[in-house]
Amino acid sequence: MTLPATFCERDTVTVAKDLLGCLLVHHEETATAGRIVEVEAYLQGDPAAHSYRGVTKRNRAMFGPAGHAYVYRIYGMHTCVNVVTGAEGAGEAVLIRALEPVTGIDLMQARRGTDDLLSLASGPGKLTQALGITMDLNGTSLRDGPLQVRSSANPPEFRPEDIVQTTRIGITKAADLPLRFYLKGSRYVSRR
DNA sequence: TATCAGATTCCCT
DNA sequence: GGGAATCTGATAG
Repeated sequence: MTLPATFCERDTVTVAKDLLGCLLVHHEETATAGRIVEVEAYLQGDPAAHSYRGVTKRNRAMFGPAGHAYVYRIYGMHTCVNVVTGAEGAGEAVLIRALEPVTGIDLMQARRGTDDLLSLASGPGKLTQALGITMDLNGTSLRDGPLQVRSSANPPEFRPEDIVQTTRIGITKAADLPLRFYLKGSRYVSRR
C-alpha cells in the first residue's frame, strides 16, 4: 500500500522508526523490492547532515517536499538514498541503510555479483546497487515515481521494543547522537 | 578486527 | 586546487 501523503511530513525520528518494516520498491521491467530493516535520521541543525551548511546543488532535494527521494553519490563510487522528511525546507531526511531482499532477488544477485542474500542489500551503497537506484531518481516522489515506499504489514510483525537505537555509522560529526534504528534480530542489517 | 585503495562531487569545514 | 565525504571489498594479522 502506498504511504499516506502526510506520512513523511511528521517528526523525522518518528518517521525513521515507522519506515522500519516498510517496503522499498523500484518499478522497472523487473521490479525489485526489499523490506527496510535499518535507517538513520539526519536532522535540522545536525552537523552530520548534508543540509547543515545550507542549500547546494547536490543537497537541493533534501530541502524539497517530504516523501521525495534524496539520492547522492559518495566516495566517488557509491550511491545512497534518503527519504526526505519533516517540513519542507527543514533539510531533514532518513537514510535507508539496509534491506531484507523480497522481490526480484535474481536481478539483485546479478547486479551485486553475489548469491549471498545476507550481503545483497545490507548497507546503503549495497541496496542502491541491488535495486538499481541511480542519480536520476534524485528528487522523485516516493508515492508516485518509479521508486516507492510502501507501508508494512498492518499490524506490523514486530513490536516497538524490537527497534534498536544506536549511534550512526560512517560519520565524523555528531557521531555520538543515537539516531540509527534497526530491527532487532534482523540478519540483514549492515552492522550490529 | 584493522587498514586501505578505489574514484567522484563539491565546498573550502 | 585540496581534502573530505551518510561506503565497500580485499587483504593482512
